[in-house]
Amino acid sequence: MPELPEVETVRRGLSPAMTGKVIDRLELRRPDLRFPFSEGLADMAKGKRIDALSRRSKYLLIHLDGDITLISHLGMSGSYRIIDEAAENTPGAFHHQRGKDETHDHVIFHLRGPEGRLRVIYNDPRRFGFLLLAQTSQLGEHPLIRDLGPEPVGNSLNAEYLASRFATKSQPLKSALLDQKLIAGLGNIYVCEALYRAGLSPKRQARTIVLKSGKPTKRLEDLTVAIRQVIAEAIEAGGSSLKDHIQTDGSMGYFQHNFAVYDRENEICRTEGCHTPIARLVQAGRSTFYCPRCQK
DNA sequence: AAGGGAGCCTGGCGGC
DNA sequence: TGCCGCCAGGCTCCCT
Repeated sequence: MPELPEVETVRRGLSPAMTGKVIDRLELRRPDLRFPFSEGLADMAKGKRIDALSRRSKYLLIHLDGDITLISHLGMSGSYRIIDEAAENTPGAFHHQRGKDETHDHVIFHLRGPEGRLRVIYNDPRRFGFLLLAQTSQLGEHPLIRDLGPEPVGNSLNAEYLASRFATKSQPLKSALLDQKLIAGLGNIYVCEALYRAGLSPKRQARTIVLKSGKPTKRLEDLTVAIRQVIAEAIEAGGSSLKDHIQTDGSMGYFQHNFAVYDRENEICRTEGCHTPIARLVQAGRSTFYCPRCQK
């Protein structure tokens, strides 16, 4: 599920329910996910108040009092859902999350607030996600955070920055944009979509789009705009719902209906008058979808 | 030393 | 219907 827009959607869904609540108990239902849970994680979280939820790249950051931040990564298949314990036994309560496979409920936040109790449950069949303990005051130096590139929707992403980072790269654009050290938060879907919007071939070497006589080329500007827009639009749409992923409130993100190329192999290009079938190729072990006619 | 490929896991889907 | 191989939104490690 989760590239930046999906994680941001999760954050927005969880924040109102979790902020200000106290963690009665952090239940870890197995010893590890991708990594073993941090030593003392459950004990450290117990009794702490949740001050805020933020996000950096694809990391969901749960800030607790006492200089503690829980770093949550959703891997490929992680999701959160909220169970309001008061509403749980009420006739006519939502049942949209029943049928979710509880086998893979690995972490349960038991929370308490003025309005009652709730559980926030982390489910992750493939267990590529993880949950780690960090010091809030040291987050910027954390090995997972330290080397990340700029957020795609922030002011720090601009054509000059991209040009400087691309200058020495012989990598294809597709691979370069997946590098989290270059731009934080892009994944396979939105890289494919951004390259389509910018009219750039995923196979083109990154160093071929650099500054020309000190100024960004149109290609570079187009790519910058495409990345910013596709991410902003996806966040606005509540992310993309693939497989069985649902948001924390049970609703679906709908950006997947706006995919121009991703997962559309052999379907017709959406560019007006193009009619070319979308092609698929494998780069660095990942599927790339693109229009061979529109993307050069 | 940058870049490609395998590996980590489970589940769903298409093909036979 | 059943089994098998392939594929999946991420990321790290190892090898070249």
